Order: sequence, then C-alpha cells, then structure tokens
Amino acid sequence: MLIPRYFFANTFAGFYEYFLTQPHIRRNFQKEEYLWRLDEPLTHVYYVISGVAVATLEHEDGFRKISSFHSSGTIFPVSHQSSFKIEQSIAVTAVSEMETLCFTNEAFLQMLCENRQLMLCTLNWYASYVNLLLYESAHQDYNSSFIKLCNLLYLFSHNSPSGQEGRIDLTQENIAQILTMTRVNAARNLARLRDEKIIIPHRRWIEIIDQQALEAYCSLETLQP
Amino acid sequence: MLIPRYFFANTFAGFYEYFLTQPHIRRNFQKEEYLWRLDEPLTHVYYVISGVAVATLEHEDGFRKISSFHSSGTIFPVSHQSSFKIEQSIAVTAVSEMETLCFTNEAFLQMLCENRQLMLCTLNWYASYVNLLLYESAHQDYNSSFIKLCNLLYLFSHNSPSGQEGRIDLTQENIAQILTMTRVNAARNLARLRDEKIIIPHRRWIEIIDQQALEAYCSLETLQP
DNA sequence: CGACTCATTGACGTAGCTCAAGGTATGTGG
DNA sequence: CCACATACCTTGAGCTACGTCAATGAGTCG
Repeated sequence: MLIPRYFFANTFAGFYEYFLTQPHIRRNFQKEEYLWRLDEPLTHVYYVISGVAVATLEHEDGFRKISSFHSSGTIFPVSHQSSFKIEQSIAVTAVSEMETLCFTNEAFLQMLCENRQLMLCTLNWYASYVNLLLYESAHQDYNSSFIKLCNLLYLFSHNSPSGQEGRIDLTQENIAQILTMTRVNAARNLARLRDEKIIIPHRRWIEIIDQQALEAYCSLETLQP
Repeated sequence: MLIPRYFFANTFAGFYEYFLTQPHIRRNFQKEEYLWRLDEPLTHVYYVISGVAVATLEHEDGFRKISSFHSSGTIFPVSHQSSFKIEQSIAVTAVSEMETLCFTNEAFLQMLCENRQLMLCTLNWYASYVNLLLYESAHQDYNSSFIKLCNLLYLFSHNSPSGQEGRIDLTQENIAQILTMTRVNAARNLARLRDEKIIIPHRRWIEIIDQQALEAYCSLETLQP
C-alpha cells in the first residue's frame, strides 16, 4: 500500500530503450536552468535520464509552491489534449545538471496508443500524482503546521534525492514552499524538533536522529503500514 | 483555456453505447446510499448514467473534505494497478437517486487497451482532476477564506449541478467541507457577501445576484479568460 | 405543533503571519 | 589566508484571521 511521494524516480525507467527508438531530441540543462518558464505552454514531454527537476507553481501574490521533484527515469508532465489555465503558472527548473529526452506531445500520445505497457505505466504515474495531491488538499490541510512538517520529513525520509534515509536535502525555504507556510513558521517548527532531539538542522539539509519519535508525531494517513 | 471544476459531467458521454457492449452490471443507488464506503478497496469503476455522487475524504480527526461531484456521463474512479493508502479514506455517496454501469478494474483496463478514444478521454479526465487538485493545493491554499469562498462560488456558477447560473445548490456545511474551513467561518464570509448585496443566502442554496462584484473578488487564477 | 436541520451571531483563544534584528556557515577576491 | 559578501538560519514582538464554544433563530416535515 503506497504512501504519497514528493520525489519521483524510476517510474518509467524500463522504457528507456524504447524511448530511444522513438522520435525525440536530446536536451541537457545546467543547474538553475528552466525546463519550462512561467507562461510557457506545455507543448512537449521530458524523459529525465539524469539529474533532478523541481516543479513549482507561482501564486499571483508572489508565493511559490513547490509541487514535486522529478528525477531519473521519470517523465514530466503528461500529455493531454486540453489546456488548463493553471499550467501557465507552472515553472520547472533544473536542481542539478540534467540530461533529458524531449518528445512532442503528439509523439508521446502516439507512443501511448502503440505501447500498452507505456499507457498502463502512465496511468499509474497519474494515479500516483493524484495521490500526492489528494493527500495535500484533503489531508494535510487539516493538520497543524507542526504535524505537516513531521509528515513531510517522514515522507522525504522514504523517498528523497539523497537516497540516504535520515538525510533530508531541503532548505528551510524549500520546506516552507512545499508546505505553503512561511519560512519563519517552518523555522520555528524545526526548532521544536531540534529541541526535542528528533532532528539536527544543518545548513541546507536536515538530519533525522530519532526516526521513531518523528513517526510518533506523524498522522496515520502518512505512515507506511 | 480551462478553469478548475468541482462538478464533473458528460466527460465520457460519447462512450455510453460502447460501454453497453462491454461486460458490466447495472447498479442503481438510492439517495444517501454509498457507492463506496470508507476502507472499501476501489475494485471497480462506475459509469454514471443519471444522478450525482459526491466523493469525500475523511481525516482521522473527524474532518470531512468534499473533493468532487460526479454526474451523468462520467466515470469514477480511474483504474490503475497500484493501491494507495489514502484510497481507504475515500467514500462516495449518492446525492440523488443514481443509475450506473459497474465495470471491474480489469474489464476497464482492457477497454482502455482496446479503445484509443477511450484512453485519450481518460487521460483528459485525469488531467482535469489534477488541474482541480493543483488549484486547491497550490493556489487556494494561499488565499484568505473570503477569497476562497468567492472563487468557489464563481467556479460553481460555471459548473454546477443545478445547471442554472446564479444558483448554487450547496449548504453552508458543504461549502465548509469543500474549502476545508469551519461551518462558522463559511457562514461569516457568506454574511459579508450578503451584506455587500452580492448573494442572497437561502436554505440549502445560494443565489448570486451580482456576478460582476463577485468576479472582482476572485483571484486571477480562477477567472475564465 | 414539536422535532429536526440549517443558518446567524457573539465572545474569546491561539496558530501562524508580518516585521525586524541579529547570528552563523559558505564562497569569493584581493 | 583573511576580509568581506551573501545566503541561510534563529529568535522576538505584535497582530489578525480563523478556530472553538455557545446560544438563538428560522425554514421544513411528519
């Protein structure tokens, strides 16, 4: 039974060879470079060979929400035939150097029609993304910011860029942007976890030193059974 | 360019004849009856012929969030091959008397493999649902509860069960459950809109009498261009 | 008419926001 | 290798939106 994940990896890894046989162009990105800027229409799909990208949504009042991270073996976004206003508020940025394969929407839809496994895999990826979003909008919304934070640390300790459990590579600002709270509030809740000897805050990353105590704070919806 | 919708209708209406040729059973529901209870695994898919269902998520502290409404010509949920913990917190209830076709997950996946149009339509429906959820978790989260409410009324005036613009068939409790706020807070914000002569609150429904003034309060992300 | 559900309003407490001042790692150029 | 700049983190004080608790009113139905 799956819990939500913010960090996606290897969802489509098995299709790499297949993708190479299909019409595409290779595109590499430097750290900090945009895969999509704000207002840019989502006209194509990236398959990530290596590196990590972050998807953010910009609110008209200047707030920026981090939605998800996409690493090797994943595609983003997913092709469809409608166009949604909110897509104009999405930006995707390389967190590290990246190698990708770039497909047009049409080419990708064509692949979905021809390759059943790819189609099923795409549905599963959509389901996984919906799961994350439902978790945020229907569950986390009711939790206090302290519980939200504990849940986030727990989920990242299960699925994180570092690969190391107990090491969360996020700044306080990142955390605030994921949880749609202020940096100050994130800092205060982290201070509480530090005072309770559950984490050690470092510069740009956080060390979990008492996983059990952390889990005890998490909401039931969050915990891996 | 599409704005979010809470109320889904006619997404799959064109497939009704096709669905009838596929293995299914007819199931009808009384008002208030469950299509799914809490903890019940999502082992099949419903196509709604008539009536309306509401999907809710239950938080462990007793809060109940209304996620979406599903009316004639829609299917819910979508088949996939994973199983997510949060699915156990989903309940779907008939708001009115309903007629449905019920498919097993396997049968539905088989149809997706065989019918390209259905597959494309399913992807579009997923995209539309993701759009709603992104809107909630990345945009509405930053708005004050007053703006949230205005946005909701605007969106429902574009897509609502009644079909009549200017008529919103929701109780204050429903509104609070959609916006994850308390009934009291929803009532206070409605009182403000009433005092400003933008709405007339009735029992179990709300009348919008000044659509322009309402739109002036809505966030940009919400408004149909 | 009584019972029920839904809506209104007040009093009060607090979580989380804003504004603000400082502290501490990391990187850069002289 | 030190001086300095920059990014990141910490902490305090005050404000307010929203939650909680509670009492009352107003439609609807048997």
